[in-house]
Amino acid sequence: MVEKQYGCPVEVTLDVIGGKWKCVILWWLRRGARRFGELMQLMPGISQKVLTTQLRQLEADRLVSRQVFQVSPRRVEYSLTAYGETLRPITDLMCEWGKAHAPGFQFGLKHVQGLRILVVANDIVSQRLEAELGELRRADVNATSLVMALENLNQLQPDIVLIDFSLDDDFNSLKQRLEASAEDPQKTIPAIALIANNQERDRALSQGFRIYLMEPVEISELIAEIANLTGRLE
Amino acid sequence: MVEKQYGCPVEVTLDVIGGKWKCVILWWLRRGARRFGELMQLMPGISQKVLTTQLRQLEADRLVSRQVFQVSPRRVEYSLTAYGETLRPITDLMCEWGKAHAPGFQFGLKHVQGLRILVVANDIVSQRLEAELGELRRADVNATSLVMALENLNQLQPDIVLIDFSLDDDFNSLKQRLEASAEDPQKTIPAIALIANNQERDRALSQGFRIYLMEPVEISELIAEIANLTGRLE
DNA sequence: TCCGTCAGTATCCATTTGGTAACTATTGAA
DNA sequence: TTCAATAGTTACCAAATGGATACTGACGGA
Repeated sequence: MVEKQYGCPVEVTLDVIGGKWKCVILWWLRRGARRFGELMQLMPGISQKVLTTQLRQLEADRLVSRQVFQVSPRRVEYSLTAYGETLRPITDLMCEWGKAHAPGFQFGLKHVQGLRILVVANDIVSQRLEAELGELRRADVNATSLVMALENLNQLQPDIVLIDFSLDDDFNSLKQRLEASAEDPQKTIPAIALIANNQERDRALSQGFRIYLMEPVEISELIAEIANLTGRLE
Repeated sequence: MVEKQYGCPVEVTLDVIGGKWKCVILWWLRRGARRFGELMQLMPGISQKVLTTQLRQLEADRLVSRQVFQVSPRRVEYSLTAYGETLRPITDLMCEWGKAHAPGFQFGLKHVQGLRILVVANDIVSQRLEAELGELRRADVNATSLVMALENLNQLQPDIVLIDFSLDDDFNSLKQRLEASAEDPQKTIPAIALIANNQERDRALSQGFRIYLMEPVEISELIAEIANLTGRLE
């Protein structure tokens, strides 16, 4: 067994994160564990097979750990190991560079411009989202309470809904209305739950929300999720 | 023409540095221009064709510029553009990570351990090289003057020679002795010129030294060059 | 018992990428 | 005129990677 030799230190790193999707996976895992299906949604263009093999390689290199939950249906979560965390400065820098040099002067502009976004959140969160999505990136942001959201849903016709679970309303009824909004179940209005901790995450999951982001949300992550969910990438 | 869409900012960066060798090329260009043939030597394993295509892509992305010198034989130099420089933090971090996590506790140990290295340099440079290569990485370092080097060359039988051009000796005689040392011209004892400015570089080139490093040398770069030149990578 | 969901495997084929080796273009010197 | 050196290009083949589709296996609910 020959030990692999490298021509320079960069090759050592590349050996581990050189795959086409590996840095992207590490980036999406940066803020906490993600399920297999979540990653599939977050990375449009990747196939099941490729995602599997990339995750297996990251696991073999001990950058990512895989945890199986014996619930029904079975859930598998991937997260960064402590070793994987040591690569965060690199993925963070790559994210920064990408945002700074994205074609189109502001990252996400073309993804969300003109999009109708309904926000059900507390004041602070609402204000931030209105600034980041509405003012900076020209989305049509509508921040409101759960009650008002339910009342005006039909006439607002949002493309996507963001729900802040620090409000402890029961969003079940809203979720059902979103699902009922389309004959075709594929065309349900998508919703993202904003959660601050595991308890809120469990509430979101139990109310049928499968997509969530940890607060405080990082804006590029939010934009990427919105773009993926509304199909602005295809 | 459809504009390319990205799932997250990292993909933007990957689009530009994602190739198998691109980060390595950027790393080798970090400290100044390099000729095509130099890059070939510095990156064992890469083929002419692949190096050409990678360089062409980097050029197309305006990270690298190509400059042709109409001398004989023709010389082509590649260097980072100002835009390419903006990626330096990333390649630097990748280099750091690689050094820190290289298999084998110290980067370069297996490349230079036991190697006979002859150093012709001023005291400061000699001391640094003895510390970095000799003490830390167990090479057999011999620092000496040009005169002594010429006198003892046969009995020292170095694997490689490092020559500091801040000394303004004429190293032509030494170079000739190194070339004469082998029947097979392929097996000439390799030499690296250490240069501090373009004037020293021209002197090195005119005395027949085609491999050089800018002072202050970065130790990982030096080790990589030594390893490549002495064939410790094959 | 059957169905649906999630997280995969398995298989086959297409595309992309990489490697080898030979050939080319330009220049100046012998 | 020929040769050597540098920096390529071209043609052809092999290997790696990616994509489509179908199938599996575990679990709980209807």
